[in-house]
Amino acid sequence: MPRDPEQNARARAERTAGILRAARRRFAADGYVATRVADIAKDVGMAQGLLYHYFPNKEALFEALLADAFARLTAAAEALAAQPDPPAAKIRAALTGLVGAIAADDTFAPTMLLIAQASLADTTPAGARALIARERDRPYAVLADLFAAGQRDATVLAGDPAALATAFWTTVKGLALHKASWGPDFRAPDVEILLRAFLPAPLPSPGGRHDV
Amino acid sequence: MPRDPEQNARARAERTAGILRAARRRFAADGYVATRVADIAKDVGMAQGLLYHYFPNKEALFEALLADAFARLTAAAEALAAQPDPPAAKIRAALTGLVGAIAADDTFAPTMLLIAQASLADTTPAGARALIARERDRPYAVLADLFAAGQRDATVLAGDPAALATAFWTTVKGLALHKASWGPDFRAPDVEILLRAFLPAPLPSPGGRHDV
DNA sequence: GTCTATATCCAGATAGAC
DNA sequence: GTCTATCTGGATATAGAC
Repeated sequence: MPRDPEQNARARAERTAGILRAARRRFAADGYVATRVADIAKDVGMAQGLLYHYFPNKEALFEALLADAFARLTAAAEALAAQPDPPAAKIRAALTGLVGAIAADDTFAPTMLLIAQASLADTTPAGARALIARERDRPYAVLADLFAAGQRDATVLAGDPAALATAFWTTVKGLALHKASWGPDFRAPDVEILLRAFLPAPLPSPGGRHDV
Repeated sequence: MPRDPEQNARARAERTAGILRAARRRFAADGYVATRVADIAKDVGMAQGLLYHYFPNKEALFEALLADAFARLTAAAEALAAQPDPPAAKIRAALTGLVGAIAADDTFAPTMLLIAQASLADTTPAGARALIARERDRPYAVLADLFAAGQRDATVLAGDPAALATAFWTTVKGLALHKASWGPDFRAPDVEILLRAFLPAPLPSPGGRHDV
């Protein structure tokens, strides 16, 4: 008989996290409507009805998931911005990290797709739409600032910073989509190729490094 | 009383095309499962039941749509390959054209998304999956050939042609996704920025051109 | 907290009049 | 060919036993 309230709270939090994890995969793969609550429950290993003891309904579950995804994304973006490295290094690190995360299927690609698909679909519930509208440009702003800073010391190529930020995230989203479509056949392109749109060519040092 | 068989055939073809057009928008926006046959029928302006006189079921309608989308995409890719221009010019023209098509909402972005979403979702019907598996690398192959040819005469930057092709289509898909997400707020990045990943910088002529 | 029913609703597909 | 009305199945959400 678990009467310890702390233990109860922890068990509940773990259960909730498990539901969110399963839901993230399902929603990302199938979209909101196509995902059945019963599937999520099955993935977690619980009865369908029990899931309603943790979330009031499917919509609330979806919104909790989106909020979590955005929180992680903006946290990562802002952590990057706060680092002391020069802008060009941050941009290279960011793209390398993102491509790596996508390739490793770190729940990262599904998360990107989840957001993309949610902002796309007209059927996305209103609360989720509002959340997206409120959060979506933060990562763009972070990157645009980074590009502008890099242009001031000429370590980043010319071009409207907002356009560069769009190109950056467009590349990332496209890769996530590509990975999702091709699955095991996915092979990430060399990050240095992608970076050519943003940074000057690195000096061809004798032992030139190549990612991937 | 329309007894003329030719007239009948034409009327039917037009009706079918109208259904496909409406279905393309709906499926692209909402995904397969979320799209209701009733919505498509409503968009076309016909009763729900009547749609079943043109397509046996929702799945067949979806597959017809995918087949049409791929046919158009590969036709465009192969027409491009057949042109006499040098490879670098073709690549520039292709990306410019694709970005333009996405920006103009030429049913192009929805079509890209339709394919992407269909290859993504586990719930996509088997016939559609097979179609996608059969067709999906054609556009990649066309671009990879183009990059390889351009590298032979040194008008295209170095890098594995397959990786370059992936980067190219990734960019296009990402832009389509971006457009879909941001709708009216979408502003396409300068094509020249995107091209920097693939082509050497154009000579900074006095009256340098800028797309978009 | 967890399960097994089950009520309710809604979308795909069909029937049949006109 | 076109419509309205309806059957049927499946998914969300609830009820209630344990």
